[in-house]
Amino acid sequence: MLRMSSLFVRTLREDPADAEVASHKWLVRAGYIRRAAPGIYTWLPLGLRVLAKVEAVVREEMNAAGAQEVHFPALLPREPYEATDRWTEYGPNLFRLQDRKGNDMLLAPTHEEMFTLLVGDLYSSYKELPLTLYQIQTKYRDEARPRAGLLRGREFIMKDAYSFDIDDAGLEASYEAQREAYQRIFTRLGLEFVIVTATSGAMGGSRSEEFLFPCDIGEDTFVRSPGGYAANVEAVATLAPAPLPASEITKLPAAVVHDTPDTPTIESLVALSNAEYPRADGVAWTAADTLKNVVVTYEHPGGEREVVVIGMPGDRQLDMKRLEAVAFPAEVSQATADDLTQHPELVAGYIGPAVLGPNGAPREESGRGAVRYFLDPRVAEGTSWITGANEPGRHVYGLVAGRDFTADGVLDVAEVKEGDPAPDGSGPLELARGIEIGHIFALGQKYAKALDLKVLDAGGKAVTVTMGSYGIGVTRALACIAENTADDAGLAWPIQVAPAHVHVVATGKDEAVFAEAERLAEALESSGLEVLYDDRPKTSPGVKFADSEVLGVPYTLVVGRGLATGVVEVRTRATGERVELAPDDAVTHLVATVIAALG
RNA sequence: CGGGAUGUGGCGCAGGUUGGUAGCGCGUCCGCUUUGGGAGCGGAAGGUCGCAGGUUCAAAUCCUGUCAUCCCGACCA
Repeated sequence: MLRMSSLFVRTLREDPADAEVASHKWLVRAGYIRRAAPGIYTWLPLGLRVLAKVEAVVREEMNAAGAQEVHFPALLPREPYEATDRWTEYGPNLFRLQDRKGNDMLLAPTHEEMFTLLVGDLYSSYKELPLTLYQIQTKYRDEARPRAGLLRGREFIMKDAYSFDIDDAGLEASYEAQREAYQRIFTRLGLEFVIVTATSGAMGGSRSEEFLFPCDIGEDTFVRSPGGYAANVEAVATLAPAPLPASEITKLPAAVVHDTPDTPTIESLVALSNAEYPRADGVAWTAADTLKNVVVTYEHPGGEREVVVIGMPGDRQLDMKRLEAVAFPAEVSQATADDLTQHPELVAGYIGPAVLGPNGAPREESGRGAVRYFLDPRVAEGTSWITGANEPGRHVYGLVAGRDFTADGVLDVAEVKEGDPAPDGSGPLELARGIEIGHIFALGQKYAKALDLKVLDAGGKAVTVTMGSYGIGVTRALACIAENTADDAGLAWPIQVAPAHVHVVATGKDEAVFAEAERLAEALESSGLEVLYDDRPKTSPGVKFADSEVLGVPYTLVVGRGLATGVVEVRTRATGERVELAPDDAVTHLVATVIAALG
């Protein structure tokens, strides 16, 4: 039994100055965690109890899904990460250090390499597969800006699992098993979730899905349609119009260049076009009729800087996050004035396809080709555009994609807007925000190849293993639960993860009250419930009630003045509901309620 | 890395422009009273005012530098 008189906890009466979001604020105020350094937290007894319960749910479902638990060091040598290039690809987010001999080491941000090497060490036959291993481990990422308490820390606890299969069908089955386990885990934790298709980013691989907890303070934007399509906004595929047949394209009017003075922006161009060069059919030009060419730079891992132009309809903004997702491992940024100076053919405000990509002339001095040019999928073959003519104050009208210009490829990186059609035809997209609590990847052979993980198949031939990787942010999920359930008075844990099931509060100074509270607390405990007993002798009722609300134990049993008339009070934290019962009935009621709620 | 803000007992803050022996609330400790919604009275402990230089008879306060933290953005399996 936890006794408030000796429990190592201090509730705070005021909000900590550095806490913005509810989970951060209340976890600190309730004495569950303390900040040790930016993005790094100490776990106090009550917090640890909740953490252990969240971990237990994860562990049970992993074991049930056939995964076996192991535990790697958090402190690792550089070499394996060198082999997969992540020593450099991970960039400044990797916590690096050296041992006394000067050897490079790191605090692991994730453990693909180590799992791959371990399996390679011990296994060598297809007969030993499939295999799924997992661990619940502290991870380290030197985030540029940790924030929101546990939601984005530099040290956090993650469950990471890795599957090893001989072929794609096996990987598919392993992936599916983890996917189902994730749904059970988040359901048991009482966390609403949305499964969205995602990009695989630094992890590599093919298929990837995120589990998002929908939440206004979430840092991830995702879309969903009434028909069930859901994707991270970075992974939304744009529905491209069907290309026009060549026979139709030739019938389109020829492009013509017009003077368009002082039209460096899309708005000014549309206004001038409607005034000076109205459409033949009388319909007004809109920004969607213009093709704007956005200049960005790629910083390649080797340090090489490249200017790239992306063409998209003028009513769209470039979404940097979407671009980053596809540009990886190159880092992207907006082009500077200096970048433009390096490319005199790029006339700010009047850039057109004629000087870009396959349409542009090779640049003699450098020997390289023209600036690479990519197009939004909406700029399909046969679509006609108003776009820059590559000299100040001039635009070209009726320039047809596929006839008058081509590009180096398609880049689907324009912003996704509310109401855009879902790519699978399942209706208009709705935008929402969420917190990533899980992410599953069908990695394929990226790590197995880099680290030479092979087994012998039935024919005695060495084949590369195919892998999946599956993460859950355990501490982040805990914070999401707090975020989801906290109210104006404090935390309000679901019974599955609460630090105790019942908070027994003895009020007053009457020794009979304390004796009865003690008896009831013991009765609850002997029935298998976890009890937090507020036995502090000289603490006023107001303090005890406020503390019980801040701490957020699901049920409170108040033993106090009602005892004189033979009743105690049972309160439900989440709903505020209160009922008065005879003491022994209260115990019976609580035991039944808690056991039922725990399933 | 850009923009903004802040560093003063355990926590939350005032003081700073006008330099003159560091203050309030909460918390903690002792005593008495109180006990169903963060009690009252009395007493006490606890801070070299982020750090380093400088100006001055004198610096929390003015000057220079530096470090750190938080928020927005950039970044972010």
